Amino acid sequence: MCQTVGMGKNLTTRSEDYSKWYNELVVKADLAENSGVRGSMVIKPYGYAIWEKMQAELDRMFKETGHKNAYFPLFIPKSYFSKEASHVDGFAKECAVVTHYRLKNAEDGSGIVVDPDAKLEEELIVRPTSETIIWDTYRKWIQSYRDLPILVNQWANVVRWEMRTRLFLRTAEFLWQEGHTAHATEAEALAEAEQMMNVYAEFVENFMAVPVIKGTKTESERFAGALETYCIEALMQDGKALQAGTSHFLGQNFAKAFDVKFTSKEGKLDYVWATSWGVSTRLMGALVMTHSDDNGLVLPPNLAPDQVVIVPIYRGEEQLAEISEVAQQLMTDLRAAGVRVHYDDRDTHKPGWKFNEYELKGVPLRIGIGPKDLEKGTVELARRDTLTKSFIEMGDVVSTVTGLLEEIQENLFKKAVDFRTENTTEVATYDEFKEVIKNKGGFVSAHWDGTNETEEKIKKETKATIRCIPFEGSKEEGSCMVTGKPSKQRVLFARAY
RNA sequence: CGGGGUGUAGCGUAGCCCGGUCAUCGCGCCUGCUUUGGGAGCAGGAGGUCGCAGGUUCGAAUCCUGCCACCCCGACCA
Repeated sequence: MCQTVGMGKNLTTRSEDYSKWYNELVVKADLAENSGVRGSMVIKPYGYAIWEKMQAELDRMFKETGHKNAYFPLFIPKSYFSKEASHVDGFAKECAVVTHYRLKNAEDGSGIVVDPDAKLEEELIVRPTSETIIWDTYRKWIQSYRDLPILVNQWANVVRWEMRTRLFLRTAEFLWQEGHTAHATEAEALAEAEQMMNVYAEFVENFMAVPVIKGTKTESERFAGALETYCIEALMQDGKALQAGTSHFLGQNFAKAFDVKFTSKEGKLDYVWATSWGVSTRLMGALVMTHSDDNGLVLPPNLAPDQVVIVPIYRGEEQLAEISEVAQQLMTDLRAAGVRVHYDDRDTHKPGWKFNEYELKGVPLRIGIGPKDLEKGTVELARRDTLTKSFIEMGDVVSTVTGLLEEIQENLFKKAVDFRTENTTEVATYDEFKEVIKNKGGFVSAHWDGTNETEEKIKKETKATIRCIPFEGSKEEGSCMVTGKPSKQRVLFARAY
C-alpha cells in the first residue's frame, strides 16, 4: 500500500498517519508485526538482530560498571504483590494471572477446556516487573554488609495487560533488562541510580544516535514504589516525547516490604537501600521514530546489523563470477577493518529491487559493482542518510567506508539534536504554552510551582505532561506560568507516547 | 472499560444502502521467454469456509440477531 507515508517532514504535520506508517513500512522493513495475540508482536529476524546489538552493547556497559546477570522466575505468587502497597497500586490493573495448570478434553467432545480440578491454590502472576520476587530472594542472600552491594541485572520478557497497545512502544509482552541492586547506604544507592541513567544516556546517544535529556521525574510520574526516578527523555520526529529509559531510587521501601535487613560494620541492624532500572524493546521504536524517513528505516552504523551491503550488477553467470571475485576481496578487506558487510548475490532479485530493499531496511552504505566498474576499477557508493551516490576508486573503499560510517553516525546524531533544538520552546505564560503545545509540539520549557495540582491541571487541559526536571540548563528561578507561585527552575513539558 | 470503525486469496481492496452469472481489481506467488546501473515486460497459471453461528428468503458477501477478532480515539502505561 502506501509505502511512502512515513516519518520525517510528513509526519511532523501528519501524525495521524503514524500508525499506518508503523503497520505498513515497518512491517515491510522486516522489523516486526502484530502476532495475532492481543497486543503482542512478532519481532522478525532483522528487527531482532538490531535488538541483539543493543543487548550486546548494554550488557557490556553493565558489566563494565560491575554488574552481573541472573535470572528469576516468570511466575510470581499473588501474595508477593500485596507487600508493597504503592507498587501493587501501580501494576494491579495490568496483570495476567495464571489460575489453572491443566487442560482436558471436553466431555461433550467440543474441544479442549480448562480442567476445573486443576485450580491453583494461589494464583500466579506473570511478572509485569520483577521487584517483588527479586526482593523476596535478596532477603535470603543478605545478612551482613559484607554481602553488599548486590549488583544484578536480568534480561527477560515481562507482560503488562495494557488497555491500549502500540507496536514497539507499548506491547502486552515486551523484552527488556531490569537491574536490581541492593546497597548498604542511601548515598551509594542514589549514586547507582544516577550512574545507570548515565549509562543509558551514553548508550542511546552513542549507539542509537538519539539525543536525550537527563533529569528526574515529578512525584506523579514516578515508578510505583520509588522515591526518585531518573529518566532519559527523547523527542520523536512528530513532536511527541518518548521516555527512553528509567532508573529508580527505591529507598528502603522494598527492603521493608520484604524484610531485607543487614548487620552493618558498626553492628547495627538496618534495611538495605535499593535501585532498579530498565530499558526495553521500546528503544527499537525510539530508533525508528528518530531517524527514519519516507524511504524507510535509517539505521545508525553503530547499531546496523549490516553496515554495508554489496550489490552486484551483472548479466550472465560469467559476469557475476568476475564481480564476485572483486566483491569477495572487498569483503575480506572491509571485515579486516571491522566493518559488518553483506554481499547480496541472490539471483532471484534484480539490482533495482535490492537497492530499494536495503533502503527500506536502513543499511547505512551500499556498494554497487557492475561491469563498468570492473573496467574502470571503481565502485558506486550510496549513503542511506543523505541518499547521495558517488563513484570511488577500488583502492579507497576501505578508508572511505570506515570514514563514512563514522560520519553517518555523527550526522544522524547532529540532525536529531538540531531537530530537538528547533522543537524546544521556552515560554513565559500559560497561553503561550497552550499555543505551542497545540500547534508546534515538541518540548516546552516552562516554570512550574512544583505542585501535583498544577501538573494535573495542565495535563487535563493540554494533554502535556512534565517529561522531566532536567539536570542541565539554566537553573534560573521564576514564577509558575499557571499559578504565579515561585519556581526553582524550568521543567520540560511535552505530549508523550 | 467508554466512543467510533473494520473483517472478502499471502497483502491491500471493489461489491453491501438497492438480495439474483459478483466473488472485482492491484501487489505478491508459480511456469516460460526476453530482461538485470533504481522496485522489469509479455504470455499463461495456481490460490477464496466472503470473521463465526443462527435467522429471514425460492435465493444472502449483501438484510436481521448474537458472538469473536482487529484497528482508531479516551482513561492507563517502559
